Amino acid sequence: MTVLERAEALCQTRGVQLTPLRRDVLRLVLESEAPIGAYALLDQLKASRAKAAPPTVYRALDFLLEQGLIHRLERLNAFMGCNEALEGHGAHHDHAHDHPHQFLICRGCGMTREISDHGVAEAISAAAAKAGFSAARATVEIEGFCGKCGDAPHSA
Amino acid sequence: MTVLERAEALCQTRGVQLTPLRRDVLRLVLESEAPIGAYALLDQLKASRAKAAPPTVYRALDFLLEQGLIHRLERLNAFMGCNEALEGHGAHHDHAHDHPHQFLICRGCGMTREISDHGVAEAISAAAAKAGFSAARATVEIEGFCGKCGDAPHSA
DNA sequence: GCTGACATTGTTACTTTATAACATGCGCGA
DNA sequence: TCGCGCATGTTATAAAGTAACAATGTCAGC
Repeated sequence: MTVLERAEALCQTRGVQLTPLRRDVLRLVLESEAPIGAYALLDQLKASRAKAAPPTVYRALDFLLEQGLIHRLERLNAFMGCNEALEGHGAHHDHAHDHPHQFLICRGCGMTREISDHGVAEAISAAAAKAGFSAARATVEIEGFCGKCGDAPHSA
Repeated sequence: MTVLERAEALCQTRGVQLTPLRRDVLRLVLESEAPIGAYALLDQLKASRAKAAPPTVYRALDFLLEQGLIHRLERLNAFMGCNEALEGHGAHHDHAHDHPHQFLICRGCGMTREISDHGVAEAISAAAAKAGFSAARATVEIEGFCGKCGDAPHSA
């Protein structure tokens, strides 16, 4: 079962439509190595759909975000696929909406990885509670160096 | 000692200039209840400096960010003062640059608060390390409801 | 005093990111 | 077949941020 098939199945379950346009946008996001910006997507989309305009891609992205199929990286103004929803680990397909997650963004190579760390989620809830605040969701974007780039940031 | 005086002192220590322009921008950021956007600042700045243009305010903001006097909220494209640097708690003035911090953003009233929770910082480092990643800094923006808005999000 | 280096601000124009508002097309049930 | 809801097309514009160069100011060293 491919990633796109999984997305298709998920949408059917939920009674929403993964239309060809949305599917194309999702595919382009997934094909990109690093997180990709809306206008870069738009450029690629124009290859197959000359009529594409900013709202075309933004509406598709909004849909995919709502369905939890992609995430937005706030620091980068860019998008990437959601592991949780698409890589199919475990049975928990259905709360792919809005699961706690964090991003690791490499300063060296730009590689960005989603993790889903329980400890971080707990620490955040606890810290919020301590401040009399009830946490609903959190944006966590961690910058640093990945294994490849980490030990020798500039070839040293 | 007022907050602005503290900022002044900090800049002198570091051998950088808190010019009138930068001081004005800092004051406006601090006066704002909620985080404030660059163009809202620009509008206010124009009251006293008719010549102000986007670069005017962005350059001042860049300076204040570098000095750790303000923070940027990625989700909001907005800025707010840095507690750690400006509220003068404890002797640790000098690493006001780049201290680990998190934001609590209220969905009800927009109030945003900075905290500096050790547990969160640790959990983040640990989670990154577990993924073979070395964390340098992290953007943590927690959405939810503050004490006032929390128990009764819409007056219920 | 002059001069050259550097930091700051002014000025114009532009890029990138995102949304508003209204029109069009399409499928499906009453 | 009418109308309704949803998706997309289309045009225009808003919001956020930056590039590039000019002008001004300050101050050290001659």
